[in-house]
Amino acid sequence: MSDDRRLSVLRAIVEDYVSSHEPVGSKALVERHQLGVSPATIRNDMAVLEEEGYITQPHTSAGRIPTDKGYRLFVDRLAAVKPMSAAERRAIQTFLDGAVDLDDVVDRTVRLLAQITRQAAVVQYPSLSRAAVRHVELVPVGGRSALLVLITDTGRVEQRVIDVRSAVDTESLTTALAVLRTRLNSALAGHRLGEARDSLTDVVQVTPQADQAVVAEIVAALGDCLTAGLEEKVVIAGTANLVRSGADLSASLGTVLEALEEHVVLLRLVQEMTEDPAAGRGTLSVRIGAENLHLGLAETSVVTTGYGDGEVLARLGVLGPTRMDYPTTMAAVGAVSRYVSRILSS
Amino acid sequence: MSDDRRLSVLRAIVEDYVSSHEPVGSKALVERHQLGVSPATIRNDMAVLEEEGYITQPHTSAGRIPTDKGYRLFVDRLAAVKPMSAAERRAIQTFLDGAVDLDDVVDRTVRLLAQITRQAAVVQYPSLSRAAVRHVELVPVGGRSALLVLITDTGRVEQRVIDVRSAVDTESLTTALAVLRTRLNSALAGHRLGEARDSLTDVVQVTPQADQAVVAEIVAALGDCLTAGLEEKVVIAGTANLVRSGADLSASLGTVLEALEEHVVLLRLVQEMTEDPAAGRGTLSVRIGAENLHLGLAETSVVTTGYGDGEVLARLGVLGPTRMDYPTTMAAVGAVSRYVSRILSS
DNA sequence: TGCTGGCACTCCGCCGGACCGAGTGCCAAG
DNA sequence: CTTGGCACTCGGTCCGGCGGAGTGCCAGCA
Repeated sequence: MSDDRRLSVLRAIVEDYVSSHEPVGSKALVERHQLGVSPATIRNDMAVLEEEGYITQPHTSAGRIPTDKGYRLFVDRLAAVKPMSAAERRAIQTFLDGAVDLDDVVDRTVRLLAQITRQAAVVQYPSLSRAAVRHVELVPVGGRSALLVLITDTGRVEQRVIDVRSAVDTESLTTALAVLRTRLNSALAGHRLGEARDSLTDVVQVTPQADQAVVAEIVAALGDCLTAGLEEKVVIAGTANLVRSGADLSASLGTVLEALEEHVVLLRLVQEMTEDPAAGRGTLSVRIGAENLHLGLAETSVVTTGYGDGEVLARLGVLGPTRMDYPTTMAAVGAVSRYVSRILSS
Repeated sequence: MSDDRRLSVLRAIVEDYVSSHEPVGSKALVERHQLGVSPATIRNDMAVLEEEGYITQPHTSAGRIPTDKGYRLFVDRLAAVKPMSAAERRAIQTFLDGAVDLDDVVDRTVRLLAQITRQAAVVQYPSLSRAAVRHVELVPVGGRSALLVLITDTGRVEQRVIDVRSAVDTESLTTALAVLRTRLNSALAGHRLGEARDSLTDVVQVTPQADQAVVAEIVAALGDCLTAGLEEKVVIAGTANLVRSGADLSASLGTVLEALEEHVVLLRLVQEMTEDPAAGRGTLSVRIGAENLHLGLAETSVVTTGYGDGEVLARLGVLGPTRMDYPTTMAAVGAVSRYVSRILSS
């Protein structure tokens, strides 16, 4: 039996179904593809493919549509990467080059992804766990309050207002903060956020007894800030594309939108994909249909990849109906990821 | 002619249509409401109402549905405010009381609004134009770069990294920044952002010639930052509710989602509503259907009101199909606005 | 003058039947 | 293993008829 041809048939079915949104039959297949055999032969192949769970028919005597398993095989073994046109590459570049800061880069990226893939786009903010502390600033802001600002080398800034209860008055607090600022900076600068917490305890140790209460309070807040910094953030765009993408999702559209609004859900999803086998930089990770553990996303597929300056800082990708154009989508996600990474490196 | 009864009929039509989503006929009206007259009489009234443009029939020999004009009259003259139950009030309060900072307040508010109205919620960030500068901080962050942090008395923080090209070296920049910091703070603290720009020029004037270049650069960045601070921000939630809200919007759902994603559009809308007659604090402003100038929102209504600590800092509200339960929605928006304002005042 | 019951008319929505076409599965032959 | 042929299934669509909801109009009545 020609195993090769059966795979070709599967590929043809996926391609036709993706472009037509309609179950595809044996006759249509031989007409649109150079398979070199008759419809009857294709029918036999289709019967086997259905037996093995790669395709299914919505009802008797209808054409076949791919199952999640079928898409999976298609993505893993059959999809030819569809390179982007020069014009598209230029468009990506010029659009992203206009960005002025990190927020702007992320914002532009997510819009761009949504626009060129015509699907919903997701961009995770560069993770802070691998980012290093560049500077810590302590500013007295009247009364016994202080502003704590934490700057990372990825350009992200976390800030928090601390109400220092144990401070005696504004002047003493101001001087204490000044001392503490230099101390904290020398202790933390260059350290990664994940490790920085450990260095904090040392700072408290070497503090003279008198100031210990104040310092402890501030260090605690800084600890919180570091943890908060580790909290991931995502932005999304292009939800309207999900509506337009045909009636496929109409049933679950509500659930999908809910899932997208719950950033926690998205973050878990993205996190999981980071752990996919071979999901490093430059490698795309694809979740198809029910492979997404979240119930609301059982009819959607997610394509993501890592990006960052040199090492992977975070992930970006798109989300759409399982019936999506994988080759094009994957090419777009990959291309955008590369450009964003390049921008972040500079 | 009993003008009163005709208005009652309109009210009844709106109420029935909102709850049933189906055109309502004369017979159903007299059954469900104590109008004290026969269907035939109602029919005459309906004919007049249709003549005057308050209601319309989707097709001959169907019931009537309200037009935008009909809803407008209903909202302006017929809607009885539906007070919230004690349980609902408690729920609002406990949910909002858990917030820890401004971002959290806004986030919780928008989610809460979406949840209790079962529609899409919009919350504009407290406007900075009326906010006052509490503190300006300048931090050298290696090389010839500096971090500029602007803190307002509404608790919002803007920050920006400045690449000071005209600086000679790190040390001189550091000292220059220290001087400038105190100068800026005394010049700006307490001033409103809108006015603060004017004070900036003075600062440059009194600077010794040697540092003028550096100062000019930083002041320019600060100016940008003030302007950026004036840029409004909105957050939305509950878009999934739009899908569930029946098939009314299904046609324009895509356009609506697009409009919601374009924060610029939303901001313009909210801005316009601020200028509505009698749209002060405690006063609800309602835009019905085509009253929204944005084309994508022609089938939606928007209910907003101002909120803030004492004076109106920004607006919040919800967006849903024109066929929405105005009394309940308006009550919810009003209640949430009052609680948020109370929290911001403390 | 305004309300009411009656009546004819319109038109949407639903149901059932017939039909068409696409597609399948199977089989016998090449 | 492939192929053409053939019978079969079944969804989609196009009527035609029907029922019901609703309207507009009119004549009668308070």
